Amino acid sequence: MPTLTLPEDVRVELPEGEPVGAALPKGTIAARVGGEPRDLSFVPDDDAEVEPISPHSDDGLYVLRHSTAHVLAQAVCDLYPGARYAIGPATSEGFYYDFELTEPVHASDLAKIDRRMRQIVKRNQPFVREEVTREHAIERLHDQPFKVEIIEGLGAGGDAAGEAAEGETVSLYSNDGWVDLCMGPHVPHTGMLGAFKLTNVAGAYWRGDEKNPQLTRISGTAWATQDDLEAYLHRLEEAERRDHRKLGHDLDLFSFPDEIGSGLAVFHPKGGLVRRLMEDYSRKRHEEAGYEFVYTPHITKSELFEISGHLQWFADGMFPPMQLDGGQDYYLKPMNCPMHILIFRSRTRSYRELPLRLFEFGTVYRYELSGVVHGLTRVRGLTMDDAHIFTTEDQLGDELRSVLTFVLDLLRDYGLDDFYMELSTRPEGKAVGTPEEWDVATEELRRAAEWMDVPLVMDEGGGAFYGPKISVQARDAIGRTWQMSTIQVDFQFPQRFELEYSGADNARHRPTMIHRALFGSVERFFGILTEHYAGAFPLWLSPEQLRFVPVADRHVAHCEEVAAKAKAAGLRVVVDDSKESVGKKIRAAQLAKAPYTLVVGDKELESGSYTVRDRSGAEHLGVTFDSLVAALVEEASSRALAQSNFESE
RNA sequence: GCCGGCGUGGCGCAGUCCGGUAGCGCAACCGACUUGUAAUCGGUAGGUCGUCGGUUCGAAUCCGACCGCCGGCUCCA
Repeated sequence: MPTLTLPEDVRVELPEGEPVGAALPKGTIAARVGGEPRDLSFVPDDDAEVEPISPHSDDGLYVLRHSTAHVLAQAVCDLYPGARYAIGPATSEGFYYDFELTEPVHASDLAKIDRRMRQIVKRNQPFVREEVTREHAIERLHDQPFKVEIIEGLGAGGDAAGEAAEGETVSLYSNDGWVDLCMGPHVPHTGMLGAFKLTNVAGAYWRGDEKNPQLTRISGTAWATQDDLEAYLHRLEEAERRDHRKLGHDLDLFSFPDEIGSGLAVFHPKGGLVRRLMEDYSRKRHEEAGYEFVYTPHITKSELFEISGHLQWFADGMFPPMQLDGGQDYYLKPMNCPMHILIFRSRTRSYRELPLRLFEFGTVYRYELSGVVHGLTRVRGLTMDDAHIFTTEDQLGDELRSVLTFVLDLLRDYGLDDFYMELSTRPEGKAVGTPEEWDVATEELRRAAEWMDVPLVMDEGGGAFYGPKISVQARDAIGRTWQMSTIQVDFQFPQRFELEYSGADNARHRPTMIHRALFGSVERFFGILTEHYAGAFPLWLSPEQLRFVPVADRHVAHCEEVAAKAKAAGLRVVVDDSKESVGKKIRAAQLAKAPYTLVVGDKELESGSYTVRDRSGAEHLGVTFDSLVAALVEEASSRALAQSNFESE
């Protein structure tokens, strides 16, 4: 009789042949037995440590979602005879299953599939596990070529799921006769599912390779409870409400005229103002941090990118060349680095000049595939807040630490404060330079990163072709992470461009380069901040800071008078002199996300004090104009995220 | 680039399946009202229905190509 050890050292005797589920609390959907995830129907043949898996845990959600994926596939097979099913994993928010179908499925068909799934759930079909030989599994799934391919792959290399080596068995799961190859575990029966929703149908390549046939991916989300599901759907709505593409239009910030082309943004006056404020503050900070500002052209002869290697590695990602001057090819630049390098190389450099930090808001053009262009976050014309730092070998470590500190400080000033870092290493088969150089560069980056008080995760093989990088990931107001800044160490370009400086020893040395960008792309950063703030920019970035709403025409003059004073104090003010009702003007101010609104009528003219309405709709009574202006000036200059507290009389 | 969906005045939508020369709300403009913290009332103007081509007596509607957008996949120096 095996003895099970449950958490907190609870010991349970399990009668011979009984499944682990018999010993576990109600509501458990699977278990870890000796660390291995198992079905509740698993029968241990020996003593084991057993950990129940609750649907609320990460493990449990995985089981739930994966089981829901099976039900999805079963429903699709019922409704679309001849459907072939490929893979159907759980994801961080739900699940999907990829199919090859004889007829297209549309989003409008999801309701029908959903209904079928719920019928299956209602029937409480048990998930039955069988261990079978590979040959038997292939026989059972002979009309499912994707499954057969997976099984054969398992036998050959065992690399896919890592379970079955030569001669070993694989596991099948079936419910109501519908069979799938699967490692499990699953919930005991379909009746334990239900808090799910199909969300999307899209194309996806078999095994993620664009050379393979494209399958139909049906995806959905699933949660432990209906409340969790609704909370998730609510988060999606919140993300939609914050979508910078919608806010960009509603707040009149930017647009993408069709006539200009896909992925090429124009910034309107209000968006232009926000962008300029972002850039101006960045310039100021860079200036203080010892960066020198340069300007470089947008086009160049091909030679430059032949030397850099970009044409060899990224020609597909560049706009095709213009042919000029008797066959000379000119390219729009996809990167600024080679141009900054030429500035370094324009004369003999001394070690006394290093570190030399060259900064530019450099606009570059990249031919992104039409299907990936997305709002401001993935564009074809973008402006990098790009700098290249030339250092001696000795200076590299210090400089990296100071760059990282600078980067995080500055991001915090823009309102992002929840970070982690990722260290991306050498991309196999797509890298230049010796492994030794890569090791040195990677090690320098790692040491600098570990010196920071921010979590670090590895991204093996994610580096650029010329060097490893640290990227700073930031979480926004609703918990999504965005890759922000990148910092790369590069020994390659200095060699390719034969960069040198004269050392204290009067000999020539090769500098090391650091490539770094904080925003990455100004456009993208703009989009991310717009979503982070849901369009309600903090006062210092807000295109409008104070709005006056005169009650009647006779109050307009007074509004303009005090507005002029606020303006003189450096505030951005708007007087709404439209001939609308007060209610309508308040509403307009609210929709424009005006940070502060003053309604000015007879009362204010008489008393000289005001009621300040903030974006939340809260009203602050009895504020004098001078204290209001002082508070707003203070709030704007501190880049505070919190709103001003007004002193009342 | 690939799969699927979509494209009607500035915006949100109806009309498309079952061809017969465009309609609603908001916004804009004009007028009346002179208003107290999220929409006052009335009127006016604005669209060759993404573009080009085809079918038809006739195309927003059917077919094709292209452009653009949306959701994924792949990619992201």
